Amino acid sequence: MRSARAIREDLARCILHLRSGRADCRRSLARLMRLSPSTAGSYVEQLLAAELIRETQTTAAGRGRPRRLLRLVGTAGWFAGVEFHAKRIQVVAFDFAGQTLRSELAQLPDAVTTRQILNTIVRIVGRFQKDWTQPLLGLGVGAPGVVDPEAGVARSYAFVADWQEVPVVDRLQRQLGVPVTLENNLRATASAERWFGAGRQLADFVVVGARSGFGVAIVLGGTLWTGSQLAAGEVGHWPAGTGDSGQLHDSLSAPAVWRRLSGATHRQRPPTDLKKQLTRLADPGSPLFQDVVSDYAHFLTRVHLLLDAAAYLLHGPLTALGQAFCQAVVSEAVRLAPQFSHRPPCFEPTLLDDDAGAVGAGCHAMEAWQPPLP
Amino acid sequence: MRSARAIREDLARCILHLRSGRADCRRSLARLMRLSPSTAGSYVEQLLAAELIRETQTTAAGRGRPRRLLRLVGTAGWFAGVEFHAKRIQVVAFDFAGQTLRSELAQLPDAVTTRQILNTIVRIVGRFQKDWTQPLLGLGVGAPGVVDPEAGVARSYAFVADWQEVPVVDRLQRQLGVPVTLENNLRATASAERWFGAGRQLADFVVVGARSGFGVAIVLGGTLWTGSQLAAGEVGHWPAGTGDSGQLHDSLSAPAVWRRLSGATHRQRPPTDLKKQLTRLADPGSPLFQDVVSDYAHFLTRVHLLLDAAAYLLHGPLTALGQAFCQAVVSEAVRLAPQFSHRPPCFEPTLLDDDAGAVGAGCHAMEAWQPPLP
DNA sequence: GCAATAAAATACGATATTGAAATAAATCTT
DNA sequence: AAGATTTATTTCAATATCGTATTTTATTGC
Repeated sequence: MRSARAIREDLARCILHLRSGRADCRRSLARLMRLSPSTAGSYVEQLLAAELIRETQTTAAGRGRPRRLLRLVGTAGWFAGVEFHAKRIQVVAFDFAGQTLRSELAQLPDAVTTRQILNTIVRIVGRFQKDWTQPLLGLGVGAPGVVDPEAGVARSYAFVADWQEVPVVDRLQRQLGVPVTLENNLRATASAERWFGAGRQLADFVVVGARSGFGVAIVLGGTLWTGSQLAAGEVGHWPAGTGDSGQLHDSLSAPAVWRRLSGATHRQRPPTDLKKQLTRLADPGSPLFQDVVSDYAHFLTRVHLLLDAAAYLLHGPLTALGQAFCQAVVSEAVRLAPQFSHRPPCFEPTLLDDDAGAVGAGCHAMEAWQPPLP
Repeated sequence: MRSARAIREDLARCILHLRSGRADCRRSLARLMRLSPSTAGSYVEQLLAAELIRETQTTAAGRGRPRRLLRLVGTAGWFAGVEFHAKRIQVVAFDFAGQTLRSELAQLPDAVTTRQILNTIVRIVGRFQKDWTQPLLGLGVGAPGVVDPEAGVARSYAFVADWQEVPVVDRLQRQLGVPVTLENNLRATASAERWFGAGRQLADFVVVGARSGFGVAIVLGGTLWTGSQLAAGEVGHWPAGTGDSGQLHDSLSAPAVWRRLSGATHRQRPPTDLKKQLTRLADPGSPLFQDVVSDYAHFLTRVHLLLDAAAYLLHGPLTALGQAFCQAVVSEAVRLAPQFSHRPPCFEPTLLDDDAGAVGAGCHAMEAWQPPLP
């Protein structure tokens, strides 16, 4: 006999492999999970009986017996993902098969409190719940600042006054009655890339998040690296030069880049349509633009020499600067480290939307899901 | 039934857990490997029957029934580890229980060839083999330069002319008749730390290797990170400042630090007793020393902000500068990134000897070992 | 149209692992 | 000192997974 827990975990892994598309029939499932064909068959049978998957047509590709393709049943339920920062909150919903159902953006009031944030999450997700008959299978939260995913506690976030040691998972689990997962919002974004973006093909990549701050999220060998003190990727505090001349936050974050390109002073607030403004300001010829490129290249060079990841994916308003910006950065990086010329680092703007953080948070709920006990 | 392969892997894992000391009886083995007590018992029985482990006294510690302590049988065989660079070759041997048996250092001739290196390995290991009746269970090689562990091929190394695409594993396996593993030498050092050094308690740490070059090896979540192109940790090529002013190799490698502290010119060769010379030159008060500390602090700050590893272990001649150097670097890092003050990064000289690379290479052979089929 | 080939799925006996309960061997309590 | 408590190990029937062989279902070649 084998433990019911272990079998349940295996069934959940089957679902994840099928959802990712890496497996699509009994045989590929067996190969991927190192199971015998018979076991894979028996698992599929159980999942079919539970109506979590369905057999679609048998597609003949090549010679032998065609595969009996397996697909997740979208209507088996749905997952919710939430991401927020001090100003706004983003909620998304996608079904069991990974199809997006809905995406909603809500503004938060000035001087928002922890209580208000959690209540808003409950309210919006609750509204979604009312609109569907299918069950909510899990909620993922992507919170800014320092986050302890294992404990389910958000440790701190500077821009919401009382956001300290918030037991997000406990609280929301109790109110919504579904499993809740918690991650840092940038790391959640990395999970979105892994499931729905460029990360589908990549075992290791780095998300470069240039928003109001500057940070990265690291995925190595398919697993998200959070750091031994939950502080991995805090590169915004890197010293900018060799001296004590400031941090990368001050030169590479989205507002900072806007200021540098537009010539605005430190007092001026970045505009609300930052992306549009940046598109306008993108001029590969200008020395201001070249300066930004150079700083990004220094950063990319260092990170790539250290980690040697397969890709670096730019997120945030700076994606508006387009591929031209990323290519310029790569060229400059190759100049800084000539050994890259053989195979230049892959640095590209993300193909995901602005709700990537919320989607990624939902992905964590999806990864944590397990089939109901029989 | 379960596959014979899977069982063999499980038995090998049992051995690894017992050798590491993380498990020392049937029950702790079961807990660590997520097995039922009965299965752990049956595995132990098999290993006892194969005379790979032995039951020592039953030590009562605390309340209940005392554990029946299990120990590896040292005489079951031994592992060899080799590490080399252009000038010298280091060979170590340790027994099945992890006890060092022998360590040998041999100089290589000027303009050494690939052929000579491989022959020297075979000769020394062959000599070891003659001296013992116990069987050689595996050989691990730590090679400099770019190394492909999976393929068992060393790709390139600048300081041995014909060291290009060398099928090290194939070649040595054929000549010695035992399983051979291959890794980069600095990454091998990290494995030595994991098994015999500070890494025993740490799931993630970084080895900072300051020798003739400057590089790091990264262990995250207990696994060595080699990079998507086998080039992780090549931080010696980091630009030193914001401009195009040289690389870290030129300022942080052991010869470079010696030059900076001694005032020697670039033409002067570093002395052979570099360690002794550095000990003499270590003067925390001098501005030259402070300069080096500052450069190391900038490096440590950046890496720690990015990776948030639990420890950074200094290897190479610079360990002669002692704890004082490391503490000075940490202080300066805290000044650069004040948020570290809460919990400063742990940056310390290694406690391992100079043969750490060879030991680590042997560790890879040890990790790859599997019990003989019954 | 019919054998040959190839790949996927299924059937079935063999067995390794499991959970639950029993047993063992120590300390702690009263 | 006897029983309660605690932890480790062993026993044993139940069964989930495995390997091998077989069956199914397509394409390909002649």
